[in-house]
Amino acid sequence: MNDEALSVETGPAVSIKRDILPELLGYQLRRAATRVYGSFGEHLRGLGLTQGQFGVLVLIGANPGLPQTALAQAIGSNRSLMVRTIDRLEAADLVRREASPTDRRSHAIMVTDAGRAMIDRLKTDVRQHEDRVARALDAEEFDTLLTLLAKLNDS
Amino acid sequence: MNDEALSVETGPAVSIKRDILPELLGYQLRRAATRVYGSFGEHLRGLGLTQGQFGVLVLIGANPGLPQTALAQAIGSNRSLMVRTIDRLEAADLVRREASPTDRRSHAIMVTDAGRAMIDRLKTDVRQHEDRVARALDAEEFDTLLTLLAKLNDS
DNA sequence: GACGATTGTTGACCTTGGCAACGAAATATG
DNA sequence: CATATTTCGTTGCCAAGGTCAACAATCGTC
Repeated sequence: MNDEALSVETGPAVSIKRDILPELLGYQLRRAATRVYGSFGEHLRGLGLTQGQFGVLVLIGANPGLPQTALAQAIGSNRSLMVRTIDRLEAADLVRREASPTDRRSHAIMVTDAGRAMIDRLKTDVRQHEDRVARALDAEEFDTLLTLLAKLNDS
Repeated sequence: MNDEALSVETGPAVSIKRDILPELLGYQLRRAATRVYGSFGEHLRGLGLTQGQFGVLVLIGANPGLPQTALAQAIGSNRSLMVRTIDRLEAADLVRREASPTDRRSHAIMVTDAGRAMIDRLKTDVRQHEDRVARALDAEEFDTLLTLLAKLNDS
């Protein structure tokens, strides 16, 4: 579940015993992810995007011409989901499905000019947002956190 | 979006440029959360529970008698969502809605005996699971990670 | 050329989350 | 006291993610 981020009910904070939860890496991770992603997610919503679409868009921007299945693999998703995601990005005129020169079954996914502009804009936005979120940590702590997470993720 | 956890398409890993994504705290957090929660989530599914329900169940176990709104606040959710969560926990006979002695509008949420047993079991399971996940880090790193996350979350 | 595998796609179903509304009950205000 | 406002639980609607099964078109291989 998420935590004190979005749509928090109005009213004073309730003092509650959290039992083992705070000791759990999974719990703290999810809270942090919701917190960090939550506010940026609102920003994205204003632009008609979701976090998932943002991730896929960045991936396409950095790897133009890939087929949908490759994109799905890269984010640990599957073909069906990727169809819907690309559908939405295409409807927003951010990406295009082009014919693959080598395989007539597949599509080469490309960013449009609007997509490129959106990516550039969002890269700036997301960095600003990260800086704001990370204010609770000093630069060294932030670095350590990122390193440990990467180590955990890439193991 | 999540990452290389569940429902990964078959086939070899695709080497892909991830651009700024790996530098983003939000991205690494979400990957880690999906990874850590992912496998435990499967375990929970075998027991007919979701991660969210697990969190709420633990909270109720540690704070019996609270109204639904207080629980929702505690996890940063809202009343509507909590209704559905409690519905499911109640259908699984893990919690009960009792009449509040002080407010006839609200319910005092209590764990059943089965709920108590489930909590005890899951506490054991989740600790085992955390140990398994954390093998990529040594004890000190794990501690540092947890501390930094808590600092971030509670700021 | 035939056959099995792969690509994109669709459709069904479920869960989570956001939002708006509602009746019932509590609380505040006159 | 009477009325208005707020709060509690609930319901319904909608978007998005995720899972699964099917399908036609195409590819690769024997």
